[in-house]
Amino acid sequence: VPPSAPQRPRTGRPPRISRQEIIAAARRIVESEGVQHLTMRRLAKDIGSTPMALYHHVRDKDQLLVLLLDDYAEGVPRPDLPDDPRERLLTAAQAMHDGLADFPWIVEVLTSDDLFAISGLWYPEHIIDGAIGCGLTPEQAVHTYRTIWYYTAGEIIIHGRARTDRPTYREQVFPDLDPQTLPRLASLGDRWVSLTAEDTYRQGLRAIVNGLLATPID
Amino acid sequence: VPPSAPQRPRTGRPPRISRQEIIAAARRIVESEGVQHLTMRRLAKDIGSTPMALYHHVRDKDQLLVLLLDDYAEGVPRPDLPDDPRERLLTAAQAMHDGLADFPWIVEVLTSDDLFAISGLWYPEHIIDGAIGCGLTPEQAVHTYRTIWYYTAGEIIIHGRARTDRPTYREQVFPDLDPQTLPRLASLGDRWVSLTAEDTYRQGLRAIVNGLLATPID
DNA sequence: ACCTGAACACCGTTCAAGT
DNA sequence: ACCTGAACACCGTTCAAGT
Repeated sequence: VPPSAPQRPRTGRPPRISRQEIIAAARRIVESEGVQHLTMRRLAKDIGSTPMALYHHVRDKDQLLVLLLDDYAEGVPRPDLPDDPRERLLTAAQAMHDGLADFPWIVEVLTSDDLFAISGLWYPEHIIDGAIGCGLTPEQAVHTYRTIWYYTAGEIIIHGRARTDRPTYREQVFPDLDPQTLPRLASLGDRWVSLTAEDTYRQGLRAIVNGLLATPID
Repeated sequence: VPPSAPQRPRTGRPPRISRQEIIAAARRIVESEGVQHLTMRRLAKDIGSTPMALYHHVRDKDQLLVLLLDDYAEGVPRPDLPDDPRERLLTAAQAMHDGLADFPWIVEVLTSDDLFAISGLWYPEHIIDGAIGCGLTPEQAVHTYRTIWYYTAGEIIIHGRARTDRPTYREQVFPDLDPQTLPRLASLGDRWVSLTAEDTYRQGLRAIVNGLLATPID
C-alpha cells in the first residue's frame, strides 16, 4: 500500500490502537521475555487494551507472528557479497545464520508452520545464485540451499537454546556412562558438555559446502 | 530397578493406574492426533482418571515427555553396522534419521528442552566411532556428529512438518516473485514447491560427510 | 498410598452489545 | 469502524480433603 493512497473517508469510531503499535509491543515482549510469553491477552494488557481489540487489526495469532517475522526480516543486515560465487554463497549463508542466531524464537516460528517472510528470501536467492555460479544446475542449487537451511535451522534451534543458567540433565548423565556399551561417549565424559558448547557453525558450513559442491545432490 | 527387587510391604490404597498405563495412553494420543493434543487433562480422561492422579505417577509434564521419549528410543531399530568406518557412520546416521522421521514430534521435544533419552545415545556413539575410524580425533568426531545432528534435526523438523493437506502460503507466493530483486527464485517459480518436497536426506548426508571427513572441524 | 474436587492463574477465540 | 465484556472451551499445577 503506497503511503499516498487516496484517503477514502472513514466513518465511525477513530482507532485507538494500530497494527504498528501491536507489533512494536509484541517485539518488546518477545525480546525481553521470550516468545512463550507472547500471548494475545498479555499483549492487550501491555498496550492498555483488551484481547479482542487486537482481532480488529490482525486476523489471528499466526498472522501476528508473520507480521512480526517481516518486521525482523527488514532489519536484518544484508552484507555486501563478494564476486567469487563460492564466497558469495558462504557469506550469504553466514549472514542468514547470524541474523537469526540472535533471535532463536524466529526459527521456531519459521519451522512451526508455513510461516515465512518474503523479505527473508534475499538469503536463499543469493545462496542459490552462488551455487549456480559454482557450476550447479538450478535444481542442484535448490537442494544445496535446502541442505544448508536444514543445518542452519538445526544449529540455531539446538545450539541457541542451550541453557547456561541451571545444570542440565546432560551434565549429570555424561560423566557416568557405561564404558561397555558406550565406550566412545564414556571416554569423552565431561568433555562432551564443553565440546558441544563450542560454536562450530562457520567451520561446519565450510565443510558442508565443500561436500555439496564436490558431490551435488540431484 | 530390577524386576525381582524385594517387594517392601506397601500400605494404603492400592493403585488404580500405573505409569506404564499412562505412557501407553500418551503414545496413543501422540500417534493418532499429534503431540499438541497430549495434555494432562486429556490423558486423564482417556484412562478414566483425573488430571491430578497423574501427578502421583509422574513429576510433571516434562518428565512424562522424557518417559515417552525413552519408550520410543527402546523401540527404534538398531541395524547391523558394516565394518567400514565411513559406511558405519552413514548407516548409523541414516538409521537415526529414519527412526525419528516417523515421529517428528520427538525432535520437537528433543530440541525444546534439555530432554533426551539415554537409550538414544547408541546413535551418536556409533557415528563418533565411525568418524574416529576414518582418522578423526575424538574432538573432531564430536563436532562431526554435532553437524550431522543439526542437519538431521533440521531436516526432520522442517521437512517432516510440511503440510500436504491444505494449500500453503509458499505455494501462493512463489509463482509471482519479482524477477528484478529475486531472479533465481522467480525463475524457479512453482517448481520450488515440488523441488523442496523431495526427500534428499540420504544424498545430503553423503555430501556433508564427504566434506566433514575431507576438512574436519577443529 | 493413592485418588478426587475445587480452585488458581492462565490460554485463543466467538459473539452480542455498546459508542 | 472500532472497542468492550461476558462467555466458551481449553491449559498445567497446587492444595486440602477423602478413602
